[in-house]
Amino acid sequence: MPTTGLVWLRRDLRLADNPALAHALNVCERVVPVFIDAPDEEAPWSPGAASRWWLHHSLARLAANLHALGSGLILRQGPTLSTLAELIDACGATHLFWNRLYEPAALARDQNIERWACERGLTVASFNASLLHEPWTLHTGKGTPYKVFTPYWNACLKQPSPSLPEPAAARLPALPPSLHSLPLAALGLLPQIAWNSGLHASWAPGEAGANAALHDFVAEPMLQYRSARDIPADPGTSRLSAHLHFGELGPRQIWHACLTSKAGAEAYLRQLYWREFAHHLLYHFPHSADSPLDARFASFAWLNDEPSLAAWRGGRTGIPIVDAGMRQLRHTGWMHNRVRMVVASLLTKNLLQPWQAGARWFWDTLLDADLANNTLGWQWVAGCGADAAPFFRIFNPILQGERYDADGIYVRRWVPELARLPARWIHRPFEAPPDVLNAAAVRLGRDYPWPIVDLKGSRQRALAAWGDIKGAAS
DNA sequence: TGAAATGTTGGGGCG
DNA sequence: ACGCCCCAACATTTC
Repeated sequence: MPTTGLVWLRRDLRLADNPALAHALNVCERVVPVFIDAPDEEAPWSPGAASRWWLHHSLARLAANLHALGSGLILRQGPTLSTLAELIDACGATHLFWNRLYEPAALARDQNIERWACERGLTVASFNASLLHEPWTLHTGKGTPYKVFTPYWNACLKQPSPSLPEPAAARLPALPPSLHSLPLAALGLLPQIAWNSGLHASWAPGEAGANAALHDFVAEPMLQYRSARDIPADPGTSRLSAHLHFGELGPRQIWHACLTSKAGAEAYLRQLYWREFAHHLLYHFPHSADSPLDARFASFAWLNDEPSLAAWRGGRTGIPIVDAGMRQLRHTGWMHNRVRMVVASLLTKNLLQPWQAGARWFWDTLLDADLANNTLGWQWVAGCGADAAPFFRIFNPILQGERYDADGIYVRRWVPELARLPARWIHRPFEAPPDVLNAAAVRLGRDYPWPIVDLKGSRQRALAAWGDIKGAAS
């Protein structure tokens, strides 16, 4: 019987720079790549519909790539532990390898599986495929986790440089004939309703698509990243987030690709380190996905107003840059980061809705939904997280629109009923003269809503509420 | 990885 | 010609 190892794939859906796979190929004669769909095991943060759409296509690409190298991908549905046990029995595996995850539910599940596998006498090892620095390797001088980005970043830069990513193997051993895979369709990852028609036009899930996106970004947009990244109508960002979430690409590969091509790399890599910081925080503060890191916000009087939430989700707030962002999210499963901050600020500060409600909607609709990043982003905007925005920093969505979408290109693209308004009024149709509205065929309250909130008054309300918290005892 | 309120300055219209 | 006022434009402070 040849030495057989399972490589339990999760969110490391690539062949290059995959240390669990590489290690298995080193120590085993037969290597069995396995993916087990078990969304319940990630509850209460089971992947949403958009994320599962991406996963379907990423798995399809991965299976094809494995097949082309002489192997294949064994697909199963959970529960994970009994499924692994069955696979191990079926092929006589003695080794089990995986690349680590860092979310609280996955950590607990994986520890349980590691204990079980050790008790069974299997050789078990896990590896780092998705972070530049393991969360437990960095701490402040006092031995505590970092809670401020800049010192965290400085500490990262003092660490040894990320190792060079290993290329994919040229050839893989064949799968044992005793194993069969479920057909991909049996996992039921694709949505029942056909809202996903727009996704194919925008995205190419899979390792090849990820590397093409990285290559394209580094060749051109990265050179102007510092300024272009804030313009939502421009292709100035990397758009690698979903590829990164599913591990079609790892941060080591990005790090090396950026540094070998110099210009613009620093500003972009800083963003990559925000992702690292988010994982550091979620690892050390596992409750923060659901509860504010700043305990003073535990009793904050959020409004929980369903009509406000519905208008925000649906892109019907009457504030063009916000509605454009929310509709881009619905149609493409993605939103530009500048606009994510603006829509989150409106929801939490102006509408006083709980950041958790916004985080949940992003979780369900983003292709790149990632618990660490989502948690950091929402707590940052709401002012209750680590290194959060000062409470008095409240975005004015009109000014943000006029500053970063001066010509209204982004609004016109996603809010077509406003497309005929001149740039002067595109971000404030509610202040436009009647003849301007008539000429643009915009009837407020019919073709496009009046604003659901008074920005000036709600800003004052938020300042007062956050000011109270600031004075409260922690 | 703000915005608004408040303060200051300097050019130009105008009595 | 001179001083007064207005108000951009910019800087500083405050939330």
